[in-house]
Amino acid sequence: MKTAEKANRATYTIAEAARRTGYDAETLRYYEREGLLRGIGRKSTRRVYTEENLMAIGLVTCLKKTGMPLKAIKEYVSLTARGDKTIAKRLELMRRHSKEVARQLEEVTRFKDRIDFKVWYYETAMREGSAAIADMASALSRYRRETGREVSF
Amino acid sequence: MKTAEKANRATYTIAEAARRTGYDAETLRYYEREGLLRGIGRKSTRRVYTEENLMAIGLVTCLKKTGMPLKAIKEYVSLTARGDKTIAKRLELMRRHSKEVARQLEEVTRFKDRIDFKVWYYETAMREGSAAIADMASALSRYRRETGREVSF
DNA sequence: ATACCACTTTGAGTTAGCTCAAAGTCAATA
DNA sequence: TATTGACTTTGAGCTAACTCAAAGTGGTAT
Repeated sequence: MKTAEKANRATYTIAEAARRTGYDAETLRYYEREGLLRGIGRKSTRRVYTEENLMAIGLVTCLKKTGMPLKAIKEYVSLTARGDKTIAKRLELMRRHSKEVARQLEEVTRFKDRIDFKVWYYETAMREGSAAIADMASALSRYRRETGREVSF
Repeated sequence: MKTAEKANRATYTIAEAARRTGYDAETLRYYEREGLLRGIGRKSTRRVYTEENLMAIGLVTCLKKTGMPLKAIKEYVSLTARGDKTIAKRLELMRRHSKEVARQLEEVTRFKDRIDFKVWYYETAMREGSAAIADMASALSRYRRETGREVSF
């Protein structure tokens, strides 16, 4: 498929890649130095980013935003570079990470409940004066009654 | 209520407070120095932690784990110390933070979908060989068909 | 009473993840 | 052809959030 191939041959300077990915150009160079990005081509000395490179950057973003340290991302990337024989390891790694992210989502959800209780608490204090809900235990049970929501401490 | 009061008078050394909160004793001292914790008492020169202090530490944990920088937590804590006249500001702050956490939860959920696609991809590559699903576009539509899940890039 | 060890303070060091500076190179535009 | 300005490299600097070291103090177990 000549056209499909050609359609994918769009390339970008580091400034364009930076704009498209939301990173600073310095950060893209840094990621490459650190081994988080591989196979970035050059035109003379300058970096040339392909669509595939941008996808790879997107995956780095995904892993980073879900809390994976750059060091671990680097290990994953180097597994990828070692080809098909590392697929089992990559599967293992992604499964572990998925579980970790699930754990994290649950935790943050619980913490958000607590923050939303605080919001309710301050709203009520604004309306009724802070003396009216000074007792935490009864504030909590009133919150459950009025909002139907749970909070755990 | 003498009994209830007494039940709440349990106190802890920094080592006990550290164990109970999951922090290092050094970190608790650091948080106090930085203004994230106030009103920690002393017995002679040593820190004495009350149940209320532990609750305050729990709130710090909640804000920190939901991505609030220590600097912002410190501002919140200093609002609290300024009493009832800062309730409107605290409400504002908590509302903003709750929204930010909601945004974050959505984002991480989307990223998790992408990670779970990777898991499926590697599982399939293990079963069928990586050549069988090398084409991303068809891998994606097959994923949707087989799992009923969506992925966005 | 004495030894021990967790505690205190001040101040320096560490790690992750960028971010900037300086000096030089190359491609596009006037 | 000269200028502009985005690019290159190496290497230093920065911020957040701890973490440790050194020297000294005080509460508790033997």
